[in-house]
Amino acid sequence: MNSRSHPIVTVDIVILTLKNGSLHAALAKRDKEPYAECWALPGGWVHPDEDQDDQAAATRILQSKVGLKSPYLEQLCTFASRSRDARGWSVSIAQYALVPLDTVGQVNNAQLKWVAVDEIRSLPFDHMKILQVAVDRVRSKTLYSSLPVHLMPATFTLSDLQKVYESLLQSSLDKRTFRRRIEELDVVEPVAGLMSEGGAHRPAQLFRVRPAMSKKLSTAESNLGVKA
Amino acid sequence: MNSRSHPIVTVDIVILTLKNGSLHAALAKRDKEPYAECWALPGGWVHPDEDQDDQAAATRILQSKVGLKSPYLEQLCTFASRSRDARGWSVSIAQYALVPLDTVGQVNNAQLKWVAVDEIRSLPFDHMKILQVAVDRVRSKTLYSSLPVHLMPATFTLSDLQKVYESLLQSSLDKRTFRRRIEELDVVEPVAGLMSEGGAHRPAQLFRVRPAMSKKLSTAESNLGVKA
DNA sequence: TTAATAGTGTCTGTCAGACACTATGTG
DNA sequence: CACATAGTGTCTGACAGACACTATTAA
Repeated sequence: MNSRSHPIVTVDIVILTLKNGSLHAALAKRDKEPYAECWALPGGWVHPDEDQDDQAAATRILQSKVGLKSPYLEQLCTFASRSRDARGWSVSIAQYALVPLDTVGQVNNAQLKWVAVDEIRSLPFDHMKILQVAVDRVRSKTLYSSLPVHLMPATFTLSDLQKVYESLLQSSLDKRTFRRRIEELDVVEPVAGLMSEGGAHRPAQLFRVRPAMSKKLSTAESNLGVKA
Repeated sequence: MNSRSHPIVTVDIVILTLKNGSLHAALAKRDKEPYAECWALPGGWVHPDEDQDDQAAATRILQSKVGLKSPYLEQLCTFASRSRDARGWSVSIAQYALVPLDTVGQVNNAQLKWVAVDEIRSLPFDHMKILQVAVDRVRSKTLYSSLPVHLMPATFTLSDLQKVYESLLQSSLDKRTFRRRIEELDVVEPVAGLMSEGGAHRPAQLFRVRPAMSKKLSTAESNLGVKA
């Protein structure tokens, strides 16, 4: 049994956040061949000695390459073929992570940059495809689930949350319907305290993700209030 | 770079069909250690020399181990960890296949058996978990998509199709609502010809899956007619 | 007061579920 | 004819979308 009979196994992570109202992905500068010095999805080999499972491998890579600790992380899809990597038959267990708005500021160095997903034109390997699947998945889940709460900072108003949904869906939502849904989903709870620093207007109730929900996901049976 | 740094990569397939109104999975008798002679999900190693990608590996295994040609096949999830296989760090790219009712008769030998999924109590490795995820996925997709058409024979009546949906959902559906949905999904088309051999009643229109849909999947925005 | 956003009350068109009714075959 | 299943017409309660109205702050 030589190593050629064992494919290469890697983990690639699509790290998403919302900056200036548009979805951004983290790209890392590759330090090795192939595609050395190119920007690509953060990823790396599975380390059988260190990693318990694929999620642990992703967590290690998030920590060491991007400096992120325990964001929302979920398996996306696995890309496995002979042709996706010139080095040979390879497997990429792709995952996606959602990062709160306020974490991004802390994550920035020469090896990492955030790029609006609509402006990414090409990436090494099949990373464009992986990115596309991740973005589609997140946008699709936004239609009927509470997934986007994982893009929010520790506390936020319902209007903030609605703006995030609207950015992801690229369409405006009805306030009344949106709030009905969020209440049904039962994933956020009010925090004692009000916001104010916005300016000359009524302050809004602050909310936070229910602690039990911070790693879970709530889904509704029907749409949010997408306007006609 | 020794082979220990490369995990084992396998493909496991949950092959599902509907027998006597209940969901059955195909189990294969293992011919090698570990768990030799035990019943498990059909699967095998990826063969880098033969297989183009994970789906090709699954197709090869379906053909050689089960004798099935090109059923509906979709990637399910990937199970990767140090502990799932005693031989070492391993990756299973799990897939699920849906097989029409009338194909099952042709698929039967000493190395293969069909077991109602509710009666499967234990399986080797983490195959119980894989089976569970597959069954949940199929039942969940049944709620809002045309996935179950891939369990149907070449031609069928709408009443037949409704019974399949009802079996999968384990609840009764309203005829009117069901037919409205199926029409909206636009995945089946009438075939010239009527059924009759049932007995003393009006014959029904026969339908078939639209050719373009035979490998695709149509999804609705709302539920089928699940009764209260 | 005005401006601006937060939050709620409520109308209406649409449609899922319900169910009755007609249609068409066999015996 | 009776009986069984196929297939359709149509009512109704629920609810998504729409939108107006009130609430509450700063300037």
